[in-house]
Amino acid sequence: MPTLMDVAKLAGVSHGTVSNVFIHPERVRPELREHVEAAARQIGFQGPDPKGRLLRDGKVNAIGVVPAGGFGVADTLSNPVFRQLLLGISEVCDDASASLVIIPDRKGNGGIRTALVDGFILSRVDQVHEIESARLRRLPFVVIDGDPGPDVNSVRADARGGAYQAARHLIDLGHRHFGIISFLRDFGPPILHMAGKRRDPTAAGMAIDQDKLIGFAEAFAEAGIDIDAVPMVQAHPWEDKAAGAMLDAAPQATAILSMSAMQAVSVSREAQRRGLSVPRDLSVVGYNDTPEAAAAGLTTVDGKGMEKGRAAARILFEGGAVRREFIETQLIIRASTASPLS
Amino acid sequence: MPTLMDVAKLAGVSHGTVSNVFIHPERVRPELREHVEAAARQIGFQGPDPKGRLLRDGKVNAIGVVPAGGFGVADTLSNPVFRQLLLGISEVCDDASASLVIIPDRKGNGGIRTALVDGFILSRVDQVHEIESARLRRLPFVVIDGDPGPDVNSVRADARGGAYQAARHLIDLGHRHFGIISFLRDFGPPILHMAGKRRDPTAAGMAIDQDKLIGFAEAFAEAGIDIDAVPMVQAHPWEDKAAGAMLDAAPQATAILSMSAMQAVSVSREAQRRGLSVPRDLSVVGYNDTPEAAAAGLTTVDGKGMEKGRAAARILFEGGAVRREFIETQLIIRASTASPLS
DNA sequence: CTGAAAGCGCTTACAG
DNA sequence: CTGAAAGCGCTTACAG
Repeated sequence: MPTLMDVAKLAGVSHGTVSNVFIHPERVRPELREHVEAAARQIGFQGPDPKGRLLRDGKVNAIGVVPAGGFGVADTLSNPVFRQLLLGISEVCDDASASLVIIPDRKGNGGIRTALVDGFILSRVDQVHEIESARLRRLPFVVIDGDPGPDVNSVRADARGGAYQAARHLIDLGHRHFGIISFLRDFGPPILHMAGKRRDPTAAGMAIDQDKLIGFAEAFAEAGIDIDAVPMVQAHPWEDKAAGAMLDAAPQATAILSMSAMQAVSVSREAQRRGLSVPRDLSVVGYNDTPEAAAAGLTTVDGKGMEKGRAAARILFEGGAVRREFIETQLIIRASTASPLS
Repeated sequence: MPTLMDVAKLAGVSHGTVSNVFIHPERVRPELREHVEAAARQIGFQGPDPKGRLLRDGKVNAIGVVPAGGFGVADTLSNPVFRQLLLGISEVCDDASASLVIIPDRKGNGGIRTALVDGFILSRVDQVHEIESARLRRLPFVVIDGDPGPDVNSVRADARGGAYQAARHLIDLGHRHFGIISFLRDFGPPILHMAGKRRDPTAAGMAIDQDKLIGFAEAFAEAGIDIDAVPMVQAHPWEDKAAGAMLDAAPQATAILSMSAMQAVSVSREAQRRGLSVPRDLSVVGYNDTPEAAAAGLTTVDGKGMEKGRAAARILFEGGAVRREFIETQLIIRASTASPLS
């Protein structure tokens, strides 16, 4: 590959002048410029190599997104919730004409350590691992759905408030018998949390899920219901046995609260398969508004994935002091909830 | 930010030795290594900066995807067909532990010119613009759904064959009266191509769409039908007036062939809105198998988007001589096609 | 096992 | 308007 220097030699000028021809053409006398351009054409030099420029200028013009722990790039793109996040991030990238880099960082392969970006967005981080790696790079980074403290940029949605609205909505409709599907953040069989036992916070999932449980509990408490008396199934969103387990565990429930949209849709389908009508016999509320949820007519909480993505990206592009953003969520009422048959 | 050199000074060794401590620790005597590591810790040096390494080694460990002309990153992620492509690409990235960069290159903002990647994938390119830019970078690149000649890597799916299968399927079911929804690759109102007029190839869309039209025409010819006698509406996949226009333009059609999945789903919905039953009164076939198409029970052609993405990414990672891959497509028969009421 | 040096390709003050 | 030089941070043969 020809370089600036090759062109300079051929044209009989210094390589600084060649650089100017490409970057600040107005600083070079027209004849000389044309002479240099001709030389460049002759040896097929097509303009400065960004690799050289990078080292000099330090700016990549790209931001990196690191999938949740253990996830690859493909997992990330096929997950509807994550896609919302990416969509928000990419809007801001478009505005800035910057590239979006999806960085796999599995098993310490060093994705974060070596990626060429101007900053990172870490999503749904439940371990310190990625945060540590990002800190080591000494690049700005933003943590989504977590708050690792006052010295770290973070963007969170009000999961507690969204969950409260969801449970409150059902209570206002007259429901008193519930089932909860909480979040299992690793693959594995569903875990049944029977009614009446004191539960560890991790029975909900990670921090954001624990917030949801608190929201449910607040609304329940207002109606005199002890959340520990509500049967709960903890399951990965893709787990297809969870819906059945939930219905089995809470046979007299008239409403199911799910911490994911996927499981909410599954539970609707399973209920219908069992001859129950949704919402006449069973109301279902999910969390996060995905296209699938909308298509299924699911009442669900808009977890503001796009907004979280946008906010995180803007923090990176705008720079400045540490920011910790908190985004309100909103219940979207569709066709999967109604008053219980009295 | 501390550098290798700072550590070297503090530790009283050459910076080459510091580099070795981080990259080839086994080459450095343990005591010295620990001494250097202590110095690094002391001034907060966290390991070699990838920017420096890049210039030295030239390898980014990332491949770039350039959206179709005029599209941004966000458009790209929200398009289901493009997402299939990305999914295939990202699988290969995961295997290689490489990052995936989505590069906006609108209006010559230089995305392609400056992106830090080891190669490019250009998707659905109908103009020479992006190809020219990629060529200028002198990096390997692959063109998807186009074949710019023997000196360029390319991956295409057999759109002609897929379209042929689609039309043949309908003919075998007994259909003789059709309507076609072709592709408008720019935003704009649907264009009605009346029956009987000689049509320009661009009435189908870009090259891949023209291939589809040829496939339709071949199957039609076998049944003695002149494709120019079939009413055709050319529309952008997101255009919501196209379905109605199609049904108006071909009132006696018993089957609609669409070059996109989106319009096929729209036409099914519009038909049902008008009191027609799909597939009893109207059969509909789409092109490309998206989640939406599957959810709608649409008979459609699997355009092998994932496979195209995988193949393109593999070409970049494997390097070597120019490759031009051609992938077979396959009709997926679902619930939107049946024999016409005789 | 360790150090000195060359070189990756570029940009930008600075001096003339 | 143009050139010579410094420097961005690193890695790797090479010599000792």
